[in-house]
Amino acid sequence: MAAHRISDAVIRRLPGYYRYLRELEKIGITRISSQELGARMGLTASQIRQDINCFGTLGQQGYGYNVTELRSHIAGILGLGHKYKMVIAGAGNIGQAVAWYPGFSQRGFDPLAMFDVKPDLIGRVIRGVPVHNITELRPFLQEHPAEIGVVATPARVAQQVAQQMIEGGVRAIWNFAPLDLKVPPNVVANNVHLTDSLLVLTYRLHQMEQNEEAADANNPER
Amino acid sequence: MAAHRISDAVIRRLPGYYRYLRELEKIGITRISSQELGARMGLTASQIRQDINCFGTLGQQGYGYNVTELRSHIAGILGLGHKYKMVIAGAGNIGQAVAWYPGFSQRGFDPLAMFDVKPDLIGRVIRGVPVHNITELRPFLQEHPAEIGVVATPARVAQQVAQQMIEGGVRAIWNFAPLDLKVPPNVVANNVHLTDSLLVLTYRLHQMEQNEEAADANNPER
DNA sequence: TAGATTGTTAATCGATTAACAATC
DNA sequence: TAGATTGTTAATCGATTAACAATC
Repeated sequence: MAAHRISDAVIRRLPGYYRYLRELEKIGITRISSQELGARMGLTASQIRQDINCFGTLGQQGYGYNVTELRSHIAGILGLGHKYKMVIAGAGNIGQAVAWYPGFSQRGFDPLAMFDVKPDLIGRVIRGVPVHNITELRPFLQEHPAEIGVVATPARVAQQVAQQMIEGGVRAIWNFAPLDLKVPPNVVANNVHLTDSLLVLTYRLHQMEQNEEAADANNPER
Repeated sequence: MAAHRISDAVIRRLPGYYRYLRELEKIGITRISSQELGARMGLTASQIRQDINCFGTLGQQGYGYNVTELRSHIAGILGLGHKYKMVIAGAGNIGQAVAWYPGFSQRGFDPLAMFDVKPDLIGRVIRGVPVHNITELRPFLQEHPAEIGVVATPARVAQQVAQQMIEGGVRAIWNFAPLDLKVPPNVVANNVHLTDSLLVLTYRLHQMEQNEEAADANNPER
């Protein structure tokens, strides 16, 4: 009875729910209505109820939602609560940021090792995570299976590195190189494209400035 | 005659178009049909024609699109071709990654300075970008106006840092702290939420594994 | 000219919003 | 009980896809 597939639009909102609910817990709020949560998150109450109802009956009429219960249910849906072992290809800034991201280990993400080509990085231990030669990636995975592979290498080698991860048994790839990685159907990939978000920002900045100029032209100062 | 507003869905695809078109240029392809571009990007030909038509008549019947022309037009829409001065709050891994991102300067992004609280970072020059005390952020902006502010600080201080940027005249904020920054209507903000993309990945991984288990249960091995 | 491929309108699909009965 | 708020159905809105005449 595999309930109808959850739409992508909903899934992409889930981490936001998780984030806001944790925040509410932290400031000691124990119950919340769809109305109030919507106001905080910038969504409509209706949308929130629809979203949550994809996953069953989690609220209570006349009361609202229990914050902790809802947060923990969403955590389960997102696959948190598992332990995930990670390997990180590329020990540059992005790789290091991921290795060390605050709250990562707390949420079950366990970076086993980084891999790089730079001789001055290989052999070091950065924030508790050892850096190995990238040539060790494949053999390392043989010894130390990992579910998640982080690709934080130059674009040039990213596909090849991903390939090695997949051969080594990695099932999920979190990619920061600025290209869309190709993966087989039994592997999931998420391409982050940091620069894309910057370009959306410049687009909006640009628009805003043009609108202001237009407004000035219509309302000439004095 | 402000043509109808471009929808968010289209805008979020623009950086992808830009990225793929640059790639095509690089490998020497000079013309492309919506069919072929769609196949590469994983979109339908129809959608590509609809998207591009938001911005006027850029193709030619019976021929397709000129790659360079289309790329350069989209670059213009995205606000590239301008010079953008940036200040970066937080000189940790994310801050440094942004300061140094390959191709950034080439695309007109000019990081003026980073700001941090750590005494061992303040005063250093990292990849050509000086690190100042975060208390200097506001006065620095007085002397050196910047359009874009990057927030790569702990969540705890992010809103306050953004505030100082805005007071200093920053018009666009690229935020990496895991919360949604509040900005006035004459400022644009883009909240990246790196962790969210990881959670979407674990969601999909989790789903895939459950599907496989279900399949195994239906098709018991031997 | 014939073939290719766009620009654009119409049809479909899916996501969001509104409304309200159910119920805590 | 009365008030609040959900779960859920129906209505609306917007985005994607299909289709095809226009035209290079």
